[in-house]
Amino acid sequence: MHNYLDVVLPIPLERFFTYRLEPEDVGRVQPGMRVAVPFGKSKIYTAIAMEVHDRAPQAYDAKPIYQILDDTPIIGKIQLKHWQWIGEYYMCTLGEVVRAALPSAFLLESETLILPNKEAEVDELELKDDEFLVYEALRYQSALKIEEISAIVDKKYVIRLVNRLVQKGIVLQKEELYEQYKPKWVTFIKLAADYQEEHNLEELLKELSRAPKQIKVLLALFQMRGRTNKPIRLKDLCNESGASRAVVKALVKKSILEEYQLRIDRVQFEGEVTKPNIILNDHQKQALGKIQDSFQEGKVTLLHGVTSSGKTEVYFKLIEDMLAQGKSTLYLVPEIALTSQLIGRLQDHFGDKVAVYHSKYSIHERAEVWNNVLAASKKAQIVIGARSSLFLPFQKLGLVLIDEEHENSFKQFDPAPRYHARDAAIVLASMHKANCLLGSATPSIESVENAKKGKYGYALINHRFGDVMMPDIALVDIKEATRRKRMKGHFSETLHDAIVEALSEGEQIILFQNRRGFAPIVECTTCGHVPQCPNCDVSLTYHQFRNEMRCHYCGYHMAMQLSCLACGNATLDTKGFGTEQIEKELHQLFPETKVGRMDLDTTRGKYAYEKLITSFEQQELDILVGTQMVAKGLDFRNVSLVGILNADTLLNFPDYRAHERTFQLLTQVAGRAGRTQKRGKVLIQSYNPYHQILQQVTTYDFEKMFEQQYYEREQFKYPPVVRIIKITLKDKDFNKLNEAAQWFAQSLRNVLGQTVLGPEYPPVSRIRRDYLKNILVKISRDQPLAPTKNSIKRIEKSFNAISKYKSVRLVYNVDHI
DNA sequence: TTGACAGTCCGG
DNA sequence: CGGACTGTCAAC
Repeated sequence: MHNYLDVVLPIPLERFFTYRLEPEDVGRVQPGMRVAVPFGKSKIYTAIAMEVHDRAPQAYDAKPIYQILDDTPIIGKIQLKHWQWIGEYYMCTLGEVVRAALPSAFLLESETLILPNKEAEVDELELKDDEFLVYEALRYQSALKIEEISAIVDKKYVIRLVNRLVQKGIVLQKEELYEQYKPKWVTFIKLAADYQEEHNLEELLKELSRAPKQIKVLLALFQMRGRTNKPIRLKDLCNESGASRAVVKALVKKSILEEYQLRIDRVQFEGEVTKPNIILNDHQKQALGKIQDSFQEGKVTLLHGVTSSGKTEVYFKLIEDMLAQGKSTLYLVPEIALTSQLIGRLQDHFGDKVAVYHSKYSIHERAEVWNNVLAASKKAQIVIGARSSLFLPFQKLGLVLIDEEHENSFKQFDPAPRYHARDAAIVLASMHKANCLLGSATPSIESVENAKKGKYGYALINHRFGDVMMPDIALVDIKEATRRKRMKGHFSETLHDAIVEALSEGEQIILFQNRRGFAPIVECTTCGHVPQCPNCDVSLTYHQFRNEMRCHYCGYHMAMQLSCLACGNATLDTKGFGTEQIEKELHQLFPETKVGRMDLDTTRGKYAYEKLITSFEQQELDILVGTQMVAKGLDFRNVSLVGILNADTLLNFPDYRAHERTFQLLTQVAGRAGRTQKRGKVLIQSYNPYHQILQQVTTYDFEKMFEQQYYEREQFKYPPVVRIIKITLKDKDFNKLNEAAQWFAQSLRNVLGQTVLGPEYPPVSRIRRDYLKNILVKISRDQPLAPTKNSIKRIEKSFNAISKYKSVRLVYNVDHI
């Protein structure tokens, strides 16, 4: 009898856990279904069933499962295989992948509730102060959560207190399992069957002559029925008639109207297909042909199309092909929040076949998309989403599109799984035998290399749509301008004049500064003291808007000081500048002009970003200042000028990818200028205008950039020439960390030799009170990864056996960017 | 990840 | 010595 079940728990533990199936549950569980299981002393977790078998565990008694949560699997076979691949490749547990992959609404967890014991006879005088507080509280509330008790007695650790109360028989403990996802039901209204006929109606209206509000409701209902044959919502009927729910309910009571409930998706597309046809120009057609040919050969294909060359239309054609074959498409974008324009275009063309999946959606909305994809519903034939959408339960996946393929936000940093969505999506496509297209105006070095070696197919679109000219990019030497005192704040005369000109023509401007806040450093000019974050090794950034200093790593903040905290002199000055300061300077330089700012601080709400975009689109704003958000995929017709205030902050980033990234970012921002017939203008301010990367940006010389960067990667052994596994060690104790990192690196070197670098401090060597040290392991491309990973895992085991290093935490980052 | 238990630190 | 808190280990 197959009465044992191996499950994966959504926690960072490598092993499967074996549970017993009760006789009535045998045969009801399949791999990919969720089961609720008791784990540890009291908790109940959601686990994923992996295998049903009859091998009774030898060393322990298996506990029975608590509940089967699904009737059919919610995770497919290919999907599970893919998740296992992610766990192995990125060196994390399957449980961690599960936690990242499933919408949290599917991961029920139990919560301990404390209830009063009604039968207990309590001698209040016997109770200690904190015990009495809990006892008192339970006389007014039927149940308390652990955190609530924590708050009541104002203590962090209350488990012992609770145990004492349980032992005395004053309270009871209960584990409550919450189903977090509830389908949404909406009330609809229709006319009762008796009144469907005309003559009954006339009588009815007469009868109701003394209830004018009820008549109003009925008339509204008729009007609505005349407009549409869709079901009529109670809420809409109330709005339309101006009557309250009570009036409608009264009609229901008289059996004139009937109420009924329907299950409704929380996310619904209610617009219409407004752009059914796509017409490609010759360049696009050629690229499409090449892509299709290379798909025939079963190759991943790179579409390299300059900014506004119309890559999206090519994608749309490919999606249409898939729809015709009855297959679905996954459309991955780097940050979905930044793609409202794209989603709009998809819906204009494909209507309600488009499903959107990202982290700003509520857990319910995400659960619904999951169910629609699982059911291969028409509503989810095209899924557009950020990296987590590659975990969805695709049924007949035919095409994976990865737009802005070069973006490094595809790589997840924290927490595990630290996966690269582009690479994981390529693997996903191959497991599904689906086509895979990477698209970018500035492809990554590694993808271009793959194309050059013939591993990937390649298609190029070198012309902008409608043969609009590429913008004219010019460099401005601010070192020279500063020396000659030709600067107005952070604006060179050249940039200033260009802004004046664009404004006078009624055109819009985008300004780019890759740093938020007002100034990254506040310094006392008397003693040189710079306020630092107490938890991290960084100086605090001044945010003028909230008049405070903030740490961008841990969120620590304090009110802005009037005088220096070290010497007391009121001689504080700021160094460097961020978007906030540019915004302020613009107000001073151009008081009449309306300026908008787009950065992490102004786009926090669910629709804040959309609002900013819309008001810029409708030309309510003249100038948009922003961080790299303004570089991504925005499409504004009236922008003629793009200004980059300081390109050096990008170039000087301490990272082997800094140059590649600068080229990509600047080219992308530049592409925002001049999307219509008039040639756009781009001004890049820099202290170092002769830097080769800046020269390559101005001449659109992608080839040269690639060659030079590739040469450097070969020289210094960086990806894509080698693979990198970054191992980060963290500890609150500085000396212990150093010792442990030294030990770990030495052990690695003993096994792997000179391909081990470090340990070294990262640029920010302390974050949230933890000291950090990195070790890099470089693995040449022709060498398999598995043995190296196994060596690392073995060393980790011996490391964990050393008791003094127990508190040191290890983080693996495979293919670290 | 959670919870229990042992060990440590601190004030009285 | 008790309470608060940290370190360590096992979980099926």
